[in-house]
Amino acid sequence: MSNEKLTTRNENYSEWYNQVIQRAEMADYAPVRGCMVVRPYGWALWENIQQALDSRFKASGHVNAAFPLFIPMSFLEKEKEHVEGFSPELAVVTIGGGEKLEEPLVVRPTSETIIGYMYSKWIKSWRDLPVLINQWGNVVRWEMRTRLFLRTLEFYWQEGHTAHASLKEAEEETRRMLDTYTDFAVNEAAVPVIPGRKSNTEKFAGAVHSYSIEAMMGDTKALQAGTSHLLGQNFAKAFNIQYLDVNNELQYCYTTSWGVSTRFIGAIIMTHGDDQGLILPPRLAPIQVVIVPIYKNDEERSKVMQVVEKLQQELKAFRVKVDNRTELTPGFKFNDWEMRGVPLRLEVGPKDVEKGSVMAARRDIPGRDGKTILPQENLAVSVGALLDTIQTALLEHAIAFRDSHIHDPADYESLKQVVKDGWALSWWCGDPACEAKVKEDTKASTRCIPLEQPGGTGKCIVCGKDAAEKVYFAKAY
RNA sequence: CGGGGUGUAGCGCAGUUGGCAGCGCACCGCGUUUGGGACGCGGGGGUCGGCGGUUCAAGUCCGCCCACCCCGACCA
Repeated sequence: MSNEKLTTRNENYSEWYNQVIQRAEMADYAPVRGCMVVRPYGWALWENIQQALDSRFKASGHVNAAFPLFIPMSFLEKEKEHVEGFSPELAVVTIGGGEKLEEPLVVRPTSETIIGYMYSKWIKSWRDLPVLINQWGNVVRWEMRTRLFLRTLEFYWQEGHTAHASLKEAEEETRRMLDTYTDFAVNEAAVPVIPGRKSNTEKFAGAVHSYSIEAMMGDTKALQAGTSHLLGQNFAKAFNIQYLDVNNELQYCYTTSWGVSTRFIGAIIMTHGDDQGLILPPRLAPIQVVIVPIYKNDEERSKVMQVVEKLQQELKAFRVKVDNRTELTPGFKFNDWEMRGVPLRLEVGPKDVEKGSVMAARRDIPGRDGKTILPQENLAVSVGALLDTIQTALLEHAIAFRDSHIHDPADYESLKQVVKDGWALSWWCGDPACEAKVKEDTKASTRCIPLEQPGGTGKCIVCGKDAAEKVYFAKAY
């Protein structure tokens, strides 16, 4: 809580981001470099994200399990690309119980290896397949530069790990989970995302293909908001995940992995937030409706509170908070809840008691324009409708912002211009050298080759050679 | 790991020529307030990042160390 003005997004976007998170009490810096404490309000948002994802995973046949935090160092070394990708950022335990360990233990940066090891024990027959397991947990990656939620040494996520009998099934699973993430992002978080395939240089260490959903933040930078990897037989061969098929022949499995992390909270903050603070999508908001009572004296207070309690009961289908703090003025509370991004505020004062009304204020429309007077009668119905309207409006607003910052540059010179404050969707020949040149010249990298392609062919925006696909170039978090 | 910066109350900062460690916000108490960030009075809170040096005297000068932040290379 603070009554100083928030730094605006235009003044300094990253300062705005840091201040919003701390003032809304989403997270705080931990006493360990690069680590964060997720505070109750931030964790409540994460729990709603978890629930939305977990129910989707279960609906498509996945089950949850828990694997160890520690992984023997030798496990990571079994897959060449994997260890090369992750070794620079590993936290390693060398002492346990005061004794030097025989073999160092890695604090998991991701769990393909230890889960692969277990799968090799569990999978014997084609009848055992597919294995569809998800894990909710935390991982550690020793990053150089950290940002709250976006990149911390330790973060929370879910990682799905599946094993299949055929490449086709594994590919289908990889794409199914990408679709699941897209559905979650768009329909729960109101974060429009572009699903696509990662270039070879951007793909996960050890994957055959990586897919991601890419979102545009309020400063037009791209954020990878979820990933789904087709691992082929790479990990199956490294960990001997084999089964006997119907012809009694030994076969390697095909595996996948996919994850969404607490980074998604950063995506929500930077997609919807404004200069008043957070704006949370109603479906995920820990508090959907805040009721602020207004009164001048004890007599008014008791009348108002009687109505407030009645309304709270009426609205019990929603996540409602009554702000009955007596030491603060209504004006302060308005600003406070706006900072925290509560989608809908209901003001109840003496005038409302008299007229049987409440004043409703939409968080997504600042000032007077977002205020409407609602009758107390059937309030649950009108509040439900208003929350739906807000949810839809947030998505539309975010799509409009994103689309107005996606460009189709005519040549390389204009590509260099447009990626300064937007994304470029351009033909690319697939050569890593062209990718590297763009990054060198502009700091923009390829974000993804969108699943949705215009069709036909074109000329690479960088080298002019024939290109079969379009790719997004953007600066990224 | 390279470049830049900052460490003084919970947060943001001031601290002159070396001379009693301060201000705003937050916090606690009492009272008045309450439809867009209320006000008055009273109060609590400090190993000035650490260690060493110079000096009668160091937050201030000197040296070393540590931590954190920002900009790069790496990344969900």
